[in-house]
Amino acid sequence: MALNRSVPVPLYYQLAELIREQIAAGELRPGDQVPGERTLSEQYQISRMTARQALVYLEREGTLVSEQGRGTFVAAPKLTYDALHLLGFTEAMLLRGAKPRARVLEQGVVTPPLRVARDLGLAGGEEAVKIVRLRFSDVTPLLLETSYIPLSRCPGLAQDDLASQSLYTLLEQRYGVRLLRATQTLEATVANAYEQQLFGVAEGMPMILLTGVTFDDHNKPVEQFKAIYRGDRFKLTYESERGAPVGNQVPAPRLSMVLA
Amino acid sequence: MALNRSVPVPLYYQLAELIREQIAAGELRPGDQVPGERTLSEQYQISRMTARQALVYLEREGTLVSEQGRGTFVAAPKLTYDALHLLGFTEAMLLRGAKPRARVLEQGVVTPPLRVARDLGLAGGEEAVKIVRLRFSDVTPLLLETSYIPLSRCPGLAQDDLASQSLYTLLEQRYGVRLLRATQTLEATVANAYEQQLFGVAEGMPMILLTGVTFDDHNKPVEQFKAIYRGDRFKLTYESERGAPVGNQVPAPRLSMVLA
DNA sequence: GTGCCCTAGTGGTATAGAGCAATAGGCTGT
DNA sequence: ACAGCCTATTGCTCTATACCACTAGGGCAC
Repeated sequence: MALNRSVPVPLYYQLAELIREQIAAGELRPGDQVPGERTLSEQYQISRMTARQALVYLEREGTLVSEQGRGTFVAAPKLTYDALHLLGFTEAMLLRGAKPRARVLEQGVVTPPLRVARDLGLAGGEEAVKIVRLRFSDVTPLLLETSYIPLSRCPGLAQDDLASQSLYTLLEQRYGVRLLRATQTLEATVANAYEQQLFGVAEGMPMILLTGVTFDDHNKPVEQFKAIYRGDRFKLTYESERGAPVGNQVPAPRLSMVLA
Repeated sequence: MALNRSVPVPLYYQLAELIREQIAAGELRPGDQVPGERTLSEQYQISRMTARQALVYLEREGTLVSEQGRGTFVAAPKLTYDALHLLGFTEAMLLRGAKPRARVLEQGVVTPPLRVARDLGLAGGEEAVKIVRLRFSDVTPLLLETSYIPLSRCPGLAQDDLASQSLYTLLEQRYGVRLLRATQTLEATVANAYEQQLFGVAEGMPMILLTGVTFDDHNKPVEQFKAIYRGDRFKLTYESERGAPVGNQVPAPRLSMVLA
């Protein structure tokens, strides 16, 4: 609970770590106000500038946001869909005022294919929950999504209701999985016969294929996924900027999936 | 040349701007050492911490890199292809050990289509240089690229040699255009008859269509482009991470085009 | 009530000064 | 010649202090 001055780790960094841990432990929740610069400096017996350095550091990495005259607050995670999954299907839907719906086509425990098992780091024969969902905007099917999650991570997932709630919320809230990182690959393809029928599109319809793996805070793979989007309805926009930082935040390239 | 204390602009920010301008003007070139904290504080009559704040600020945004015991230096631009254009065609080629080649299919002054003129902010009838290039890895055509650049920006471009040199290098070095920002959109499509013949692929081949606009340091549009990639050879990978900053740099999501 | 001002608390900027850690290059002893 | 030390220079951390800008809320005047 105190800082250690006899170790070659900067005080501001120790304090930043400490605050990060408090957030990770749930002692500080998104939206909560963190102690101010003056309070921290007194509490940990450091100068205000040093306390400030820790806060600025955390603000820069996106963990905190501060507002002059009000205080400093724990930032919303804004990762689950946004940066992490890139797709933002639900967001894109809500933005357009359409109602996101899902039909569960498959949900159960299986022995995953070799390629999937490898992505998930599973030993031979280890089981996983397979989930296949078709997602709609109102009545139009837009996206077919297949996910595999190791059974050991989510014992009851095969029985949970997935039609009405997000898989990511479920994983985080019910199974305590903290998703932090994702690798994904996007490519162009055309609809196969099954997909043609499912989406009700013509032969040769261009589609976007998104595959990838999400990882938790221990860098262990959590989910292997594959999603097929209707190519005529989705675009991907990418904005890169080498601009001046706004406040303390350095602008990162923005990438988002938009519905045409 | 001096800082102004009677305006509500922070000193550290004024100094940062000043250094940025010196880099933009070519007085400081990539790799050059910038004056140290102590020198700057004396030179501009500000405290050392304030000078330092300016340097840290510029380091964070990637303009400078500093090394303890050595000094602070102007960073390499590393933008032209990397973050800016996303595609990194030449890089992907060189990485695989293949030789990037280009055949110029069209190069001349035209009155651009309405939609392009709008993107470039051109008045009706204003002319632009149109460039169409087919780009190869060795002998395989992989990418068809069409660019429009306002004629006023690059008077001689219609005559320049584009087969052997990069359009971006040419714009920067010969016409003094500083490309800083890009918006682009990626979508899936299928090859049309002309593209089928050009690439020598079958009907219905999935393709990636990348369109966008690049902007200069005054936020004026410089180029409108459209690129068609062979879908069976290109993938897009995206890696998002919410990690700890390394040094002063916050990791941004990495997006790159890879050749399958 | 309504509008205004004042004030306490917050983050943001700036100062001056101290010591630490890493680097590069010259110097010195062998 | 060479290895090792020494020192100047650089960036990095930290302290203590001051004042400014902005916000929210209480209380006062109307």
